Parts: sequence; C-alpha cells; structure tokens
Amino acid sequence: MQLDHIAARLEALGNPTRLEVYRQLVRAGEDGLAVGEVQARTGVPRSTLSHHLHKLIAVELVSQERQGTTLICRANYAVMHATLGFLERECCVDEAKACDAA
Amino acid sequence: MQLDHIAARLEALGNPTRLEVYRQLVRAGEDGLAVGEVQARTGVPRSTLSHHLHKLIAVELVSQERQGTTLICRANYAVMHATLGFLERECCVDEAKACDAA
DNA sequence: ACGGTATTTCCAGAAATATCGTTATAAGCG
DNA sequence: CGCTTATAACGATATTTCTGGAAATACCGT
Repeated sequence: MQLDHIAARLEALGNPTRLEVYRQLVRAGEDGLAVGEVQARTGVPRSTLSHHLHKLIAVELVSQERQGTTLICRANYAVMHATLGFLERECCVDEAKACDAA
Repeated sequence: MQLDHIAARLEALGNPTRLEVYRQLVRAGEDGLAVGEVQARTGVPRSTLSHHLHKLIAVELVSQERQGTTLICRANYAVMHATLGFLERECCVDEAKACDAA
C-alpha cells in the first residue's frame, strides 16, 4: 500500500459526516444498508449523502450492490483493516524504539 | 473520544504530506526531530511545513519542545493508539457480526 | 547590542471541498 | 407504456485547504 492511498482513505474518513456514515455501515454488518436507510439514520440530505458515499466508494472503503430499485451499501472491512494495519506498522516502528529506549 | 475528534485526527493524517511528516516523526522515535530536520528529509518548503505541523499539533498527534533555537517535534503515540483503538472497536462490531454470520 | 540560525506569521491566489436544490436515470409494477 | 420509488448526476455557491514567498520573531553566541 502506498502512502497516497492510505492518505486518501484517511481523508475520506476524516469528515464527521462520512465517519458517521461509515460507522453506520459497519454497525449494519454484512447485510449492509440501503442508501435511503443511511439517509434516514443520519439525516443528511440525499444529494449530500450521495456525494459523501461516492467519496467512500472511490477509496474502496464502501461498496454498493443493486437490489431492485434500492442500492445496498456495505463497509469494506478488508480495506479498513489493511489501512489500520499500515498505520499500526508505522506505529510499531516507534513501539520498538520506545522499548529499546525503555 | 468523540466522533468529531477522531474525524479531525484522520483528516490531519489524510494528507500525503502530513502523513509523510508524521511517519518521519514516528520513525525518529523518542528523540523526535527538529523542524529543520523534517524539512530536510521531506523537502517541503519551510512555511508550508510549518502549517502542516501546526495541523498535526492542533489535533495532538504531534508535540513540540523547544531546545535553544530549534524546535523538536515528536509523534504522540498515545493519541495515535487511542485513535486506532476507536476505529478497531468500530470494526470489531462488524467482526462479531461477521463471525455470527460465518 | 549585533549577527546568524531556526522557525513562524502574514498574505494571497489557486484549487479542492461541502452543501443541497433541481433534474435525470434506473428499476419495478399495473 | 406510464406511474412510482430509489438514487445518482448536474450545477451553483460558500467555505476551506494547500501552497510558498516575504517579512517578522525567537533564541543563542560573542
């Protein structure tokens, strides 16, 4: 994973509205949530929400699947874990040094 | 930790330049790095770097300590871990559900 | 106090982002 | 086919961010 990709994902999550949306999707689990359901839970206006969802989709943190007229959104756990893993590895560098120092 | 704080931290890290700066600080470990040293390693112009550092400091991911004419910057690991911990907890909600489903 | 080094603050323009009303598109149903 | 629902794309505006040069400030040795 490249630094730019990680940064893009963090930026996507670095907005209260999007973080809240993402959290709702995580909580929804495997079943995911229809866009309209996310809208109902967050109260974000439709067009704004669509915009934010696209940002999350663009960095692959969220995926969409059509079911009839509704679009189901799901959190992409693998990408999230990869991102967190990268950050932890960065932190572990320091952890090791901290341990050396201690 | 509130959602807004987390988002602010993610946003701070969600910029390639700042993520790189932060990574350099993490790698430097406990000793930290002088601003000038960060500048030398990243090649970011001084004023631009100063701005980015302030953003990282504002969300407490980085701290500064003066040593004579130079300012030493250090990564604040505790804050980083708290942030990652929050995200992991969010993810664990899903993990549990994923396990139920599996 | 003077000179030098390290760093920030000031400023301003370009670019990106957030927001949301309106309009368009896709899918199902009778 | 026309109606309804669900959602995305368009478009416009206000705000924020990013960037970096120039000037100001902080600290130190002499």
